[in-house]
Amino acid sequence: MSEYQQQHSPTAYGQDGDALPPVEQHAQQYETVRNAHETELIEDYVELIGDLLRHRGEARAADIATRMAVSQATVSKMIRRLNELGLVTSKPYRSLFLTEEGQKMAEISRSRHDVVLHFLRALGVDDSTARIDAEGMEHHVSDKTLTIMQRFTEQQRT
Amino acid sequence: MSEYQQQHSPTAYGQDGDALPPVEQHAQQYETVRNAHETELIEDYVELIGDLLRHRGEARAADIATRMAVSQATVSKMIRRLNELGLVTSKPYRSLFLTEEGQKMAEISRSRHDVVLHFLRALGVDDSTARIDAEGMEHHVSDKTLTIMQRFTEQQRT
DNA sequence: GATAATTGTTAGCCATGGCTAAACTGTTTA
DNA sequence: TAAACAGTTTAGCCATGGCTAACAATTATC
Repeated sequence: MSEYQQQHSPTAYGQDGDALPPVEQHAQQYETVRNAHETELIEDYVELIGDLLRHRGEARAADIATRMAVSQATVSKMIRRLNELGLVTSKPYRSLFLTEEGQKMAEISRSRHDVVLHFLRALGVDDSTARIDAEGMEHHVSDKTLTIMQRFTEQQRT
Repeated sequence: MSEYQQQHSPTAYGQDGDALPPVEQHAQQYETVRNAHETELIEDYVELIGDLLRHRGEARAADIATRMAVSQATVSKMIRRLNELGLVTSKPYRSLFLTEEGQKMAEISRSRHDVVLHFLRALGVDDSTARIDAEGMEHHVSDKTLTIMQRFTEQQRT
């Protein structure tokens, strides 16, 4: 280990934005992000399927491919995974549907997405930028922060 | 194409948070996120190397492995990539250094990271949550939004 | 200076998430 | 009803980013 011993000076920490976080905390930050990445795509698919079902009544692989700007083959493969994960049910050549669990996930993702999106708009970000940023950010915002964002948005509204 | 024709009603859009975005816009959101993911890890490594150099005077592969909670083998492989990309220079068993370009990237990442982190704190998020969220969010916040965040943080400070 | 401990590299494995091309199914239409 | 077309699936490729295990080099310690 070539790093110096961490100094345990709790006061210095948090006031000096420049200091490196303690090793364990730093490691946890990166781990959290890596974990988020694993579920991120899954959630995006499930969320989109939920949205399509809600707005269109059906969710076809072709639509998902178009909306995600991805090949149909990729979608097909992904659907198999979602199936194995018990998130969607699919009969070949038919619309997809969400399982109980899939619906729950879609609901959570959607609401998280909405909170972030509305927050960004309340903050003064233009709609199209807010949409893009929200799509990327939503999976990395903790529940704590979400709550704060929601509060902020509501205050702004009054 | 099984989706209905998109209605072109600009007014409805942006008021109804429930509507699906137009196909092209929706596709662009996902594309932007995918692109961000490609550079994300690279930036994280470069940023961390920069931070280690600044705070410790040297950046060893072992430190990176510890701080990222990743195996040394993974770091070694990654460093080879960073080398090929012209972002770092490395002699075996010696500290890493950033190239011009690497320094530029580190600087940008760091400042983006700081803006997000300070913003979250200004918003009322506790330090440790803010750190975790910032790490995930930083790569998905557009310049426009960054500017707004920065302004917000400054206002809060007065 | 020999040996132990640390650090770094390499080889080779795996899962993920893209892709294209080709095959297959289902629907529409001539 | 047969052909054409749209939609879906499968096969097989690639890059990325993890991992472990084995080995190599450097540094520290006795």
